[in-house]
Amino acid sequence: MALSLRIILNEKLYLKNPEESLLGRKIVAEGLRLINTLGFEDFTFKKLAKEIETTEATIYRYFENKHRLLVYLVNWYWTYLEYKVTIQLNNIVEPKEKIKKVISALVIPASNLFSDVFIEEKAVFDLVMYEGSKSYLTRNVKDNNKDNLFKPYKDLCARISLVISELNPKYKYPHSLACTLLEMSHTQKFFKINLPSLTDFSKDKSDASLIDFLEKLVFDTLKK
Amino acid sequence: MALSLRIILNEKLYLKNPEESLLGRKIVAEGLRLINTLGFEDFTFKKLAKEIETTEATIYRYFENKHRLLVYLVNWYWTYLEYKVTIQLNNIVEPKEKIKKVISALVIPASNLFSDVFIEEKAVFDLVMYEGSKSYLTRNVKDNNKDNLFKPYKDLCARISLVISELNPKYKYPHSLACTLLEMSHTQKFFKINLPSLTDFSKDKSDASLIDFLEKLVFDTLKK
DNA sequence: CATTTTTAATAGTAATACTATTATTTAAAA
DNA sequence: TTTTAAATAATAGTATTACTATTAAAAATG
Repeated sequence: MALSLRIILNEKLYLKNPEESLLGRKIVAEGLRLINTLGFEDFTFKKLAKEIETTEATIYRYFENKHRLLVYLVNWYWTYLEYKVTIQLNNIVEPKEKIKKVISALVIPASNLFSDVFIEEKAVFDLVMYEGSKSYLTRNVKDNNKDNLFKPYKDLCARISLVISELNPKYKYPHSLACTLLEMSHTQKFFKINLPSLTDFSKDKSDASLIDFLEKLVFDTLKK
Repeated sequence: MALSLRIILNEKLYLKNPEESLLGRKIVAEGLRLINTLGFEDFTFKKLAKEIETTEATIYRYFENKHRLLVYLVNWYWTYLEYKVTIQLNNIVEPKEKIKKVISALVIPASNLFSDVFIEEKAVFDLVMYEGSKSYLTRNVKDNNKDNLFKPYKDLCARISLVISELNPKYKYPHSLACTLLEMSHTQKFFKINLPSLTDFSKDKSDASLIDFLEKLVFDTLKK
């Protein structure tokens, strides 16, 4: 069975919905690829236009600027992740087991769960790891927040915090802990790859020790 | 008694040591101020030059580009923080007490501890909170790391991890935990100010609950 | 005092981040 | 089927950014 998924994002993210045209989908898919190869700072609409054989001005008709495209992609990931977590938690009753599922969903980018998605999970995972925090580390966070641009992240955080509260209803910081999990699953992975002395993980590909670290952190602080 | 402090930073950070001239110190001090008001993306050397009444080209003689200036300032902060932690840990024997001191040093930017420093702690703290991760979230992290550009951060992380290991020598992830403390002390504070639903802290100025959250996290996971 | 050496300003350039306007295609109404 | 309008994309710009090469002025040294 192939699962179908349609991710609907905040209309304020774009000027024209990129999902509704072939060109729009190309902008998003190739934009993701190009940001990942060049890094967000060196990425420009001009370079993207060349890549997909259109013009800069045309891309501006879809996205106000490259930051909006970044937020679009990052939001896509958080929305996707919340779907994924929801599916993974299906039929699981043990809160402890639920948290384990959440952590592995955060750390391991599964090969595409949904068949009809034109954005690759592995690629957006990398994007979020390298560029994700740049979506909110700006002087207009508050304005962007008023436009609900961070809703997918906040929703995911809230959902994880519910699982946390299930395990220990008296715990005072479920959101902060959920958020720590979200941030650290990316930060520590980034450090493992690029600045390994900031972690205690071996060089191999496996994420076992990162998962162990996060699980221990959560279970210990939630112990009654 | 006024404590004196001389922070010596990696020579690869600058083309000409800004500490050695009045103009250089102005570039650093005003640069910090201007990045904080404009945000790193909108900050330019031209704007800074206007502010301190010099030319863009002159600033380029001190720093290769604005990213190097950012790394310079961020490194200044980590080095300063390591000094601060060292002083705060003086004469303290209880590992648990040491960790408490570390956490409060991370979270609370003290009004300048050292009298002769031309950079304000509160301002660099804000800089690191808003722009800090942009110093390493680039495509040349690895090259920058080879040039030792992240040494102050790694040193601080290593030092905190030693305190962690003192409390529980068997704990397997002292660096990752130290790093989590460092990152979360800034991230959660940023969220408290800008995206409060990602935290569980009240709106007041006090950092008591953030400190409580972090202390609990560390002590619980280090419990034998 | 002459002369290096250091320091800073002038005057550029290629690229970036946009925008206004025009042209072309597609779709709907007459 | 034609006309008209609406949507879409390309052309051609501009102001700003991120630099650099060259020259001029000031300071340090012999």
